[in-house]
Amino acid sequence: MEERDEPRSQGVAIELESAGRDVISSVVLGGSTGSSTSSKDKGKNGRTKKVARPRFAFQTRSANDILDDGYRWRKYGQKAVKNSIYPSYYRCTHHTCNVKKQVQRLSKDTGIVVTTYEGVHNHPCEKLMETLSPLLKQMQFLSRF
DNA sequence: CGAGTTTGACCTGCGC
DNA sequence: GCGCAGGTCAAACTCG
Repeated sequence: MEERDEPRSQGVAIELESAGRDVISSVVLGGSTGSSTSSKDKGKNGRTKKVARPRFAFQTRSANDILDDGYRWRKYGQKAVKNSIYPSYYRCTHHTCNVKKQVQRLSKDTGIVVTTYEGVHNHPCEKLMETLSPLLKQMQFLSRF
């Protein structure tokens, strides 16, 4: 997987429409802010590639860990870390998409889920398109007038 | 039968 | 240099 020029969205505050679930706060972590772009490349079989990708995290209050953002996620790991929380690691199931996300609960408040996205999707969200296409058609129809 | 989850092992970075 | 902690892989398992 080669790294393409991704739109760097560092320093941009993300505002989410809290449709159904309430987003408490959203934080953008400067993933590609120079420091992490240090060429500490591994010579070992291309694993753990240090690729500068935008990272952003936000907290949501939700009963389920996986917030349905329209993309399909496949879990690839869960590891016990300190603070006695068990963050889960997810990947986008699209072949061309190497977006990762880390989901962890707050040890203080287990009702709050911290979701950290790493990378941006380079493919359209199928569920979103599914939802939007009739709307788009309607808009195109209306725009004729 | 295929897609997704679980889980333990393995690898790497970093602090001491 | 060593040990620990975090992150990833991959085989086995489960569910639709």
